[in-house]
Amino acid sequence: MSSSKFQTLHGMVDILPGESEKWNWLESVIRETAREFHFSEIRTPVMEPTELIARGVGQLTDIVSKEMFGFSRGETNYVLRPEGTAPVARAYVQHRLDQRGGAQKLFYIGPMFRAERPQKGRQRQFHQFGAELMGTDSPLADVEVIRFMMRVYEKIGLANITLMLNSVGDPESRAAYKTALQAYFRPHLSKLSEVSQTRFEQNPMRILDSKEAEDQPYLADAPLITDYLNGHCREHFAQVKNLLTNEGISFTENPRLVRGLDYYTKTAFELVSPDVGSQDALGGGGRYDLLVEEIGGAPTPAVGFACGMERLMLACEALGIQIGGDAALDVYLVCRGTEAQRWAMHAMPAIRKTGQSCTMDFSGKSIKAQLKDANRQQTRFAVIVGEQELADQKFTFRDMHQSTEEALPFEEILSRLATA
RNA sequence: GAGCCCAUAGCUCAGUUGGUUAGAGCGCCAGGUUGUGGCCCUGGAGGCCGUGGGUUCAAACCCCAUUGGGCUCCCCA
Repeated sequence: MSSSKFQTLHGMVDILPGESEKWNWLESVIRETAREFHFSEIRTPVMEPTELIARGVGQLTDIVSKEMFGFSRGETNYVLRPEGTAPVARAYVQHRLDQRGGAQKLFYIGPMFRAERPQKGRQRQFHQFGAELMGTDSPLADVEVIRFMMRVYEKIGLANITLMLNSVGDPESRAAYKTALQAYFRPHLSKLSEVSQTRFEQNPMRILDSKEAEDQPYLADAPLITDYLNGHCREHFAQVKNLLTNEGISFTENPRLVRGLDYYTKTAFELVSPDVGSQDALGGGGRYDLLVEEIGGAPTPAVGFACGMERLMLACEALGIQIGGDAALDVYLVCRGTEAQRWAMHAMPAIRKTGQSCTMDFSGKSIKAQLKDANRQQTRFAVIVGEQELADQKFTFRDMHQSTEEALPFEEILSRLATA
């Protein structure tokens, strides 16, 4: 790392050649999967009104209370989106996607921003892909979305992942559960960690998620949400589990799984990998039947997921999974002299029309240096153009892998490239 | 927001108890082949030793601060 005057901002990274090929490949896998599932891409702005995120994600969440990048200009408060679901829900309402008929199946890929302390698998600008199935409360939708998420991982070759499943209930179930939790924790309140004490009133469910040592003794016997689900939620959860089992998707029930965003209702799930260290949550999601209404739309049940792409790549790395293709070059035009360069400049479009990638030397290096450059770029064919070739109108067509070459008219070179 | 570790060439790293012009491997450039890559040989470029201050006759090395990075906690993707 040189000490250049300007550097990437804290927690932000450049994706350089060599790395960008992997991203392109990963994105193509996601898009291909989306096509198979018939989900359409939606691209929303990276900035949203602060109020949308605050209301949608929840004022009390860590994301909203301390991790947002925002600024104001005039009367408007802008925030760099910290997640993708609230913006998609906003677009759904704003453009009346519900009027397009049937449930909407949407997916997105893009950068998200959270002002956290960076570490392995955690950046301030990171990338997520996700999908949302909006306009149905059917458990079928929950399973389809889970299956989409897992299909991407499967295609990539990540087998060693676990699906954690829970139901966080609806407001009615949660109110009952909250009361039960507070009743349970109240006698121990003074012995709980500071964080947990602050969560006691507003959001006691998050106490269950605590990693604080002093809380652990009280967590084991705490009441479970699944015991407080009302009939409707209980039935929904049962159906989701039943469908998953029928579809051969294994899962681990975790009654303590609580997601960090407030909008989730009923189904909550998370994908974890044992191969990526402490940042082991590769993706997660759930049902959010109240979000659309919360931000001003008509009541719209929906379910979705989001996956962290950096973590996905880390998991691949840890498992030795090679992703992405190489950036090999098909044809390199090696030129000697300005006359040859002009010829090459004119020849390249014809070569590219054969479907082969093609470039030339732009700086007038020696033939030796040009071939070295071609070699470095894993070039398949070099076409050497010099005085002799121009005079004869036969060009040296060199197979870089075989180390063989022959003198051919340009037309012949083109027809060979067309079938190469 | 809290803790621990780190910072020398493009990359990975040496650098003795503080002591002249700061090194290696890889990579890059050039030559060995006046027009032919990979292997080999030779040479070259490239460092304000992250930044600022301090201690000292003398600092890459010791001290302080600062910035950046890594890892962990919290939380999350």
